[in-house]
Amino acid sequence: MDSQAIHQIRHFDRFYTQLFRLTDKYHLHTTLTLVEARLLLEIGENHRNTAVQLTQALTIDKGYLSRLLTKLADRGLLQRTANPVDKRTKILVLTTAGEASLATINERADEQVQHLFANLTPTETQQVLDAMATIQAHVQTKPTDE
Amino acid sequence: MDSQAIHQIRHFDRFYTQLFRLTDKYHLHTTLTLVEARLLLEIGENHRNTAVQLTQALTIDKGYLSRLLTKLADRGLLQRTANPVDKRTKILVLTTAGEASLATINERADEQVQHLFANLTPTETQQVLDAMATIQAHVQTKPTDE
DNA sequence: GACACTAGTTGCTTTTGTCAACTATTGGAG
DNA sequence: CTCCAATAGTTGACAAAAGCAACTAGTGTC
Repeated sequence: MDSQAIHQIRHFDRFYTQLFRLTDKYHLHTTLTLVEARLLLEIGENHRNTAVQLTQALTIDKGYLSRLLTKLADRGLLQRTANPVDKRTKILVLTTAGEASLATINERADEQVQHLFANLTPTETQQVLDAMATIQAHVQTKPTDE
Repeated sequence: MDSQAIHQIRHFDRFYTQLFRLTDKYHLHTTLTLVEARLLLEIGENHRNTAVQLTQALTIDKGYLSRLLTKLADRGLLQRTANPVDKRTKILVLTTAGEASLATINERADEQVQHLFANLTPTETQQVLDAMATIQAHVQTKPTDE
């Protein structure tokens, strides 16, 4: 891989991260931070229902996570119930309020995406989608077995 | 734009950010944080030579920035000299040590990219590059004039 | 039944980032 | 030329985010 290619990729990366930092940073849901939103998503949609799974999925410290979860529980978005099978763990489930929050988060995220691509023609949009698919197809996420 | 498309885009976004978070986070340069690295890059390569320009480029608080810059200056990576033209501002220049740091940062980043795309054939690589170009061409970064 | 191991909590610390107040300077309006 | 609003940068105080290590309780294995 020549340095020209590398340069292009890094350029794209800067472009991309900046682009999405803008949308990312601001109010997906006024009261939730990014991590918190991410947690709701992982619990509610990706069915990670224990803390360990979450630390792995988001690679965050378990102490930090523990606090985040209590915060969410305090706000009534989340329930931690005992697990009869393994009493060390607790099963995480979104409350209906939590589901609702997650729903609005998703709405906002959708809106932002929509806004970002607002002035594209359908064909252009399709080209972008294809491009994204290409990238995903080629660059597979290996666990980077360092 | 239909919800299917939105869904695809958000999926790509999750994929992408996760992918690069992995490479990103770890040791670009053992002693510098991401922001600091980014600062060196902006100053050394993109020729932003005043603090204001940096706050705009990286959208970070000017107080925070000020401290970051003094830290870099203390480490001898950066020099802040008076600007005769506008005495309110200070001109930022990398020292040779700073240039050196920047160089190694770039090397590391290049390595990471290379590693990430290591097992692609030249044609596949080209496809990825084209895909990235397509995305950049279509999705322009507007200042999101909210 | 002893022991190494895992899940989660808690206290403590550091890092990161924000906000507001302040100084020095600039540039424009009258 | 003088006032004054605006700008660049610094500093203090503080809040939020994140990390580390020690601890408890439970698990599974030998």
